Amino acid sequence: MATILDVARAAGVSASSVSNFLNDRLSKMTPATRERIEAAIGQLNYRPSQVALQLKTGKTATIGLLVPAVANPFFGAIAMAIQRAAQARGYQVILCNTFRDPQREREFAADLMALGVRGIITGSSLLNPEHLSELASRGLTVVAFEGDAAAAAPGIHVVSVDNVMVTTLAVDHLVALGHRRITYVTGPAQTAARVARLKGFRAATERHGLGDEARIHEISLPQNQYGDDMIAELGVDAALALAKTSPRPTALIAMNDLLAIGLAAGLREHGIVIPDDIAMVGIDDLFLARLMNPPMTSLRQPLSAMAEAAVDCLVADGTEAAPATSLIFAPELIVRQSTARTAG
Amino acid sequence: MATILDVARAAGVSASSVSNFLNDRLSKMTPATRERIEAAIGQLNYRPSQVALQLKTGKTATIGLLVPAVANPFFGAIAMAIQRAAQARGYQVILCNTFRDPQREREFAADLMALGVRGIITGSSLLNPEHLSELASRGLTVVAFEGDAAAAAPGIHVVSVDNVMVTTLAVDHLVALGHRRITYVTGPAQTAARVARLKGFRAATERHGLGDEARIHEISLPQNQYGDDMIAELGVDAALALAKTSPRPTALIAMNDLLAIGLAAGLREHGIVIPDDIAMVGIDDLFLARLMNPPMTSLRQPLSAMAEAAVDCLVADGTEAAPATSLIFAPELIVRQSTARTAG
DNA sequence: AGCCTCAGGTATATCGTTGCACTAAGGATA
DNA sequence: TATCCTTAGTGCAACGATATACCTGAGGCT
Repeated sequence: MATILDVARAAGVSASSVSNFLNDRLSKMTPATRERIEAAIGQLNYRPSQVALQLKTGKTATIGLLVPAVANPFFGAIAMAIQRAAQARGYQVILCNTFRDPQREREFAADLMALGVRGIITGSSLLNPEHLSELASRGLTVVAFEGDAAAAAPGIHVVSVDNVMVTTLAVDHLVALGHRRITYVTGPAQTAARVARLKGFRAATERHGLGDEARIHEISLPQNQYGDDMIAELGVDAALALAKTSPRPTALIAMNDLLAIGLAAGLREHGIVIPDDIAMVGIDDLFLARLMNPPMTSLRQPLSAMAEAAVDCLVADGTEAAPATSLIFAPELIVRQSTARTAG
Repeated sequence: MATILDVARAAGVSASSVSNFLNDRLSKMTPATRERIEAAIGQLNYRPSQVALQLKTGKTATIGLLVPAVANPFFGAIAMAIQRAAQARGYQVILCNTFRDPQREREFAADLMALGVRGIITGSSLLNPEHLSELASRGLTVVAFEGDAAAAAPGIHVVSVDNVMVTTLAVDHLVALGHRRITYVTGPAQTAARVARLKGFRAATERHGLGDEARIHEISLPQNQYGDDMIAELGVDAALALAKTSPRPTALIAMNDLLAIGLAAGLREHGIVIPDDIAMVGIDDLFLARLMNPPMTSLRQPLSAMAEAAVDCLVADGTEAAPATSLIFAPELIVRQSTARTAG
């Protein structure tokens, strides 16, 4: 790797001049010098060492991304959106799989700080974000990519879809189709998003006066299990229980698409047909939703826009103590055949 | 962030002693001094700056990971396996989505070099890997996580599943069930893996004397389209064409599970039942394979072991010009209900 | 007593940048 | 002609670690 000194020698100038060139202080040199430097850089294939640059300026062009598990297609989609947004701004992304373990999150955060990252984006915030606050107080900019503002701890920026609206739209859609016996299938209220979605479901069903026709079916995740790639399998089991309930719900809303995929597979095993026997709404609108049989209605999060906002939070954080912002995006209902028929 | 000097002051020693402590040169100090340093580190919550360390030693604990798109569950699984293996060895992973664009790959590689990564792992090697060779010749250790040794360019390590064996096992399995009209559905031969899989299919069907009962159905990906998250949709279309062929194949082997998911959805639309009307074998064994209806037979890659081997290639590369290694792993046939019935 | 050894440290140059402080040369001004 | 300003640069001290080379005092040996 060529250094700035190699370039300086090749161009017959000092390292300072090359540095001036690199930092657009072009007024400090004649066009001729400028061209010589440019030529030398091209010739040597020179790229400034980010490491040296970082040590000198204290600023990195690197951000940390914490997700429970990238193997989960939802977090894969998030990781891709964040990386693209970061790249567009000249930033690199360091990937960390936390398995929803606070201890591991803390460990990663310490490593990332030692690496000098500009900030971290966390893809899923546990309900109890004090360990994130702790990071924020140590001077790290933290953006929670999930969970509403209420759940945010001090010093943490929030960029999230409106998780209350997500279930509200789902319920409204189903009620408009004539459904009343609607069951919301969810995992334990461990994350901010899950809590908000549950809240939205409760409020919407109450507003529509569904009474106890609206049900909540909570599936239990194994202890100490991040569960992300087995959520779908748990859905298969949950479908059995749901098939047996009487009266059986006419519509299901799943906490997320992965769970919905499992539910759909389980229902099919019991001869229950979607949408004829039961309607189904997923959440997240993974690319898999439109490949299901039948294609599934789901609530889409504007991931690209959200990713850009999240990265901007970190990049723009030039001003010392930027107040913790909270950006909430509206979800979009994507109607497909899993809710094609009216109830009754 | 506390520096080594802060620690030195707090412990009443010189920075050198703290450095000695950090680098396990314990013989250079009394137990008492050692304890004072330990205490100071704990008190100040000190972590050595990786940046400074890197500038000084020239070695980073960072590797670059190039994948076409992490949103693709297969590459999501790879990314997770690599990150875990890297973490176990104290390394960080920088994530890059290349969209299978050689130009973008080159750009990423340049950025990664400037960052001083220890090496890069590329999740999918284009057929023409000369741009990777170029990187290797510039002193970057490159590991191709796909593609067999033959396709490897000079200076590139290969860690891959045996892609010839993948289709060989698939064909053997189907033939053992009595199938003869077997069609291999694949995308264009753009990657080393695809080429090897095709080769395996051809050789195996020839060995079994299937003649022109063995067919190859090539789907075309849109130009300049990395295609990874639309492969499944193309599978839906391909299913239409396959449903119409006469005589219709009794078994399909899909280039990968994502394509298989699309094929399954398309076949279902045309009333063709798996496995009664047609058998199906996927490749990769994504977690989705066992959630399909019916659960799909697929060929599993030992991703964890492969990821560990790939990371080891980079980490162990202490010796100057380590010869380019080639590690090929055996796939495992996972039989499920999509091939549950015997043919005929 | 004089010399050596060795344990237990410390001083310092260095990695590749940056950016402030400085300066040499030339031109304008008084 | 002396002074000042501007232009087009250069010199140097950092940033936070490392490691080599150096130092120093205590004890052992002759």
